[in-house]
Order: sequence, then structure tokens, then C-alpha cells
Amino acid sequence: MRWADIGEDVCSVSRALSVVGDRWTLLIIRSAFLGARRFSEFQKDIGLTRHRLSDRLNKLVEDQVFEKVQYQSNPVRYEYRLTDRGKELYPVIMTLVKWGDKWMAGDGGKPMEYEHKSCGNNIMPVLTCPECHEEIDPHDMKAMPGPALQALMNG
Amino acid sequence: MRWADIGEDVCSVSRALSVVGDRWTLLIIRSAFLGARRFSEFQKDIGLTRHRLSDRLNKLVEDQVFEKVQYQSNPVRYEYRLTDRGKELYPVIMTLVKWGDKWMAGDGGKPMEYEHKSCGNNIMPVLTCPECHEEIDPHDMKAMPGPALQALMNG
DNA sequence: AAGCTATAGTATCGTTATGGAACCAACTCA
DNA sequence: TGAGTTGGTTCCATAACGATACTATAGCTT
Repeated sequence: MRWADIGEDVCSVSRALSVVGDRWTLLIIRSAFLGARRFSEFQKDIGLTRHRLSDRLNKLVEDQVFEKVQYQSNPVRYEYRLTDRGKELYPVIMTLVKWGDKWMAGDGGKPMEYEHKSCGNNIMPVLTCPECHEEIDPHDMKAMPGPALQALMNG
Repeated sequence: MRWADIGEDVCSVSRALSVVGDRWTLLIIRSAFLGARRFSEFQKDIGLTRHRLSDRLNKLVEDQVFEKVQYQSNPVRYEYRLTDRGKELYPVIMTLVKWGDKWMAGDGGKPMEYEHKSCGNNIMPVLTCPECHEEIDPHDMKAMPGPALQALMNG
């Protein structure tokens, strides 16, 4: 039996994609990391229809990636802020930026550059092993069924 | 003027998502990292329709994420292998796995576990600064317009 | 006070993408 | 000879999406 055979539900990638796996959501989250909070800011950044944006933001609030915070009354208006759950999508965004920079580069250099404030360098993050601190090479990673998948395979 | 205002085209995230930003593509790539190569393997792993799979695989070959390699003649049959461009999506997949493990956990523990073969530890990769080797905290990253965006902003 | 602008949405409608099911073609194996 | 495997394609109904228009509340302006 193949591991993945068992179903999409026991797969962290598909679980994650059930939240961020559509055409717009990751762009909305990128905008949030660049400072957007209000409906119109997201719309200007991304250029999707208000209808769609309304939809996605509501779903992201439901999924607890954003929280709605009232910033005025009369009329009542809310802004959308990343929760902790949302903030932890930063690595996903940055790995996409890195891949896009390298493999989908346009003319005239990078769209954006990133400074690591705590060391002052202009960098692009790398994925490393928390134990030996080496950069991760896919060939050095061995994937094994974890408890959830083992349970399914044995019964 | 907002940076992102200028348009989706000068954004590495949206460029990357033009390749991997749909409901299925990242699942296909995940399957490839777990060893899938043939049409039917992908289909069993993911459970999408053959129609859709055919579509996505062809697009991914066009986008040079996969290459078609003939594995038999009579009838001619191809398998789909990740190119270098495709292999470098590994960090995107792993950061999604990590987020899914933490925030979308199901009962009974993790679906999968990962061993870093070169050090022998069971790990989950972290995003670090290649200069100071500290783990990246979104608050410590400063985003600035790069050359491509500066050019656009100045004219 | 009437009219214009800003913000944050909804409603409607036509087009595109997707899912489900059936079909097809070449070969293998019993 | 006939069922099964592999790797698709065709057709149709439904879901998601884009474009455009409309709504609602408030401030600013003349």
C-alpha cells in the first residue's frame, strides 16, 4: 500500500492547501506581510474583484488566519490582521519568493529585497536542519509514515 | 505609491503561483517527492480525475517543473520526473508540511515524519538566515523594493 | 443643502475551470 | 479469446471566477 494512497485527509500538505491552496489566498497573505490590513489595500495590491476578496477574507477569518479588528465605529469598519497561525505562513511565502526570484525572474533584477534586521545583511532565507544546522538537500531527507499514517495502514 | 500597487507581474510570489498556485499542482509535486513518477501513481496518491491530472502534468512539463521520460515503447509511455526547477520546490512543500502539521493536526499524531539522513535526526526543517544562521522571525525581516520595482516606481 | 469622494461591501450575469462518468486504444496475462 | 492495466480523451453538469453595476454610511466641499 502506498502511503499517500490512503487519502488526502492524512496529508499535511493537503490539509494546509485546504486553507491556502487557491489562486488568491497566498497573495492576500503576502500583502498582509507587506503591511496591508484594510479591504481596499488588499484590493489595490492584488487586483482581484471585491467580490472574490470579500469571499477569501471571510474564509480566512473563519480559518483563523486573519482576525477582524474594528478600527472605527460609525460606520463600523474592520481591518484584517494576521493571527499567529497566519504569521507562521511566513516561511511558505518566503520559499515561494525564493523560487520565484530564481526560476521566474524577469528583466531588471529582483522585485523585492530582504534585510535581516538582526544581522543587517541583505539575505534570502535558507531551509536548514535544526539539529546539525546544515542546509537541507531533498536527497538527504527520508520520509516515513508517522503515527497517524501507521495507524491507518495497520487497520 | 504602494509597492504591490504596480501589478502582479513584478512579484515573485505571484510569478511562482502562476506555476504552482492551483488546487492540485503542489499535491502533484508532493507526490513526486514521495516517489511517484507515473500517471497512475499520481492519480492513486491524489485522487483527482484523470482529465485534470493530464492537464496539470502537461502544464507542469511546459513550465519545466517535470520532464517526460520515455520508459517503454510499444506503446510509448512516459513517466514524469522533477527537473532541477521542480526539485527546488522542496522548501515550499516542507514549509507547508510544517504549517499543516502544527495548525491542521488531526488525531493520532503526524501523518509523516522526516529523517535528516546526514545527521540521523528526526527533524522538521527551519528557515534560517544564511549569514548569521539564526532562525527567521518575520518581524526581523525588512522588505524593500528591489531593482525591478525601483525602476517601475521611477518611471 | 446638494453633490462628490472614500470605504467596504452585495447582486447579477456570462465565462471558465472542475468533477464525474463514460469511452477509447494498445498492450499483457490467463 | 476475453478480462485487466495503463494512459489517456470526450461530454456534460456544476462550481468558481471576472466584469460590471448597485448599495450604504460618512466626510468634505462649494
